Amino acid sequence: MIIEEMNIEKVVIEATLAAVKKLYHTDEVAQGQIQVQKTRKEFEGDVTIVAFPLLRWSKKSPEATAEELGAYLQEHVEEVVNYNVVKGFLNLSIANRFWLNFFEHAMQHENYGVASPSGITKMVEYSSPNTNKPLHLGHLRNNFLGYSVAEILKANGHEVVKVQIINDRGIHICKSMLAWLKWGDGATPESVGIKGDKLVGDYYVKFDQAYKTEIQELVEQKQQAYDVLSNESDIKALKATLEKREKKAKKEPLTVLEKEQLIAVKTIYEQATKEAPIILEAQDMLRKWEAKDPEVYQLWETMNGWVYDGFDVTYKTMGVDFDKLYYESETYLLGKEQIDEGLEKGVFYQKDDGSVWCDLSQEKLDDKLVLRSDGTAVYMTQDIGTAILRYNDYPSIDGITYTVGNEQDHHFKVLFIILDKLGYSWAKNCRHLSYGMVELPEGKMKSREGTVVDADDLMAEMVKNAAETAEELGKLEGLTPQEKEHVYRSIGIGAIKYYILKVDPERQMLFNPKESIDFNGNTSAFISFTYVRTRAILRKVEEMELNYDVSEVTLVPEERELIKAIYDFPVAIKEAGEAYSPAIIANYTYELVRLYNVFYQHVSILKEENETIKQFRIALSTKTGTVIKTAMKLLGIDVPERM
RNA sequence: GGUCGCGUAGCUCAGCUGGAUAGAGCAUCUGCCUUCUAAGCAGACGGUCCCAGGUUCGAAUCCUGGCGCGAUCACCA
Repeated sequence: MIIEEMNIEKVVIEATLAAVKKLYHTDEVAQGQIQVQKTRKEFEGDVTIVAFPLLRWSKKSPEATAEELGAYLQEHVEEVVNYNVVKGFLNLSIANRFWLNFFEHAMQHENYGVASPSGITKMVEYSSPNTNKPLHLGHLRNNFLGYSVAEILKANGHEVVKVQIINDRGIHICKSMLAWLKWGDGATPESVGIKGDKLVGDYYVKFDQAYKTEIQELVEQKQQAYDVLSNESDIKALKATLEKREKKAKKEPLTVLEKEQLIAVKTIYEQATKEAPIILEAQDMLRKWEAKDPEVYQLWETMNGWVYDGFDVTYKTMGVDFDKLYYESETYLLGKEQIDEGLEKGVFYQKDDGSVWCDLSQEKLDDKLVLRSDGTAVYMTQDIGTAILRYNDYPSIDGITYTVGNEQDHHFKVLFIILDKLGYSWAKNCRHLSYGMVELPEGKMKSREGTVVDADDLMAEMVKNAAETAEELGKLEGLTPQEKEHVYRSIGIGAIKYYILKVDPERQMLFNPKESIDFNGNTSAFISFTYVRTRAILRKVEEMELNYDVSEVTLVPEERELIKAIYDFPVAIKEAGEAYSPAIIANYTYELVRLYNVFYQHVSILKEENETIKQFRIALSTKTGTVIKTAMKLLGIDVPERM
């Protein structure tokens, strides 16, 4: 609300508008044509007006125009106390009185920066894991992003419903189930003492290994049928070689032999992939599941239960939660109904083999499969059902935001088009919050190569690291072990959250373990440390009265800059909300904290002799701390009181 | 091949609704703890903003065309 009450940019724009109209006798000029920006720090002033766009009315040089406007503004606008002109830039100095009044306002609002209620409810989906393996680094980015965006939307005054869709059905979970039946020997998380999600993940890996072996055996049998392959001793190596050659085929065309071999190899691998007994078994299991075969169904419930228990632990460590969970097993049937309706409406068409498709030629996209020929649901089927179910559950929501990696950009583009074709007007309010892949210094994470960074392991590592550093510095003496543990956790988990969230979501990012545990520079620890400083000062002040007369305070540059940074907080919240980008909050917070440290280092607070100024500085320090805490909360990070 | 995204300092990233001399952190080097928490501050070093055109008073930012990297176009999810 302060942003509306005390907006210096708005005051300046309106006054400049009036000035142009009056000085140059025109009514043509519109508000959008007045360009106002923050004055760069190498120049004197707070707010800068760019004169160039106004020259068409002034018909004078940029300098002369700026000069005239400056004189006018100084005379007519109370807040403008001085100005200077550099080239075509008019730099205005805003009165200390304004900044101090603003600060007084901010002090009076506990929730400073948070917008008043908008009456709008938004839904944010994130996490949405498969139930066949544990969460990894990629899920961390997803969860941190989704949770933070939800918090940011709340700070923009919206109600938010946090949801996820749990992909609890499908061939992937059948694979784990089958492997467990074959080789599990009745193992449970309790009996072997590992987290449920990890146990189920292990059997998924076992399935995959067995599957690969079967494929290879089949391929070796099949190769005899092809003359061009029958003499190959290492068909796998040949496949790799040929695929590489294929990529370079533009530069060095394939030989006749290579071409023939390539076709043959592709054919036999494709066949083997489809014919391997174990995958046929898994597919059979999926059909049984859809038919609600009691044995299969019960095993499915048991193993999913293990996974959920494991996920709960991980979510708790991450510090994320959900208002409502959706399960694919409960939504895919609704999706199927929609396919039937869509067929009647002519939105979809059916091929001879029974599969159902959506014609997207108008959108210049390839047609999309929405139901398999055997009648089972695909990803798209259930997503259609889920979206509709959500709108049935929450009719008043204004759009669903899907936090999903950018490898699914196409999927969501198509999903929204299909929902629109089906006649759901809300489809246009849906948004895919797409984010780039997280890479490691050695490249992409590959489960095959064992380079997948497990979410639990990583978070534990970060907490451990925070503990070691804290121990070394020895500033936590006097705290109980529980209190210490709490501090370690908030620093460790905060570090990884901040490291991930400070990067623009759209960008692919590099996760460098060495750098992420660094506690200097643009990191969560640096920010937390600064908050701790503000708290340390407050702790030393017994019964802070904070009665100072604003009119007696004069501002030093460090204080001015700090107040200006606090002034920017609501703007950052607004921008982050519009862009769905926690990175904007992260970078804002870093800047605020940097300025506080400059202030802290150059200005004494508690040792200041003038009581009024001392009180004011304590207040400034406290308010900065509150803003830091609020901002970090928007990133899902809890700052510690001591560290 | 079509579509989408990205390309800024040695490294990781800001800046991108067009504005002044392109900013941080890490790394390297130099100062500052008898003074409110040095997980800090101050400074030095470091740039053809991928390339080429175009629009503009003004382009890292907008447009076109290249180049490079990634993703996607599955009866996988």
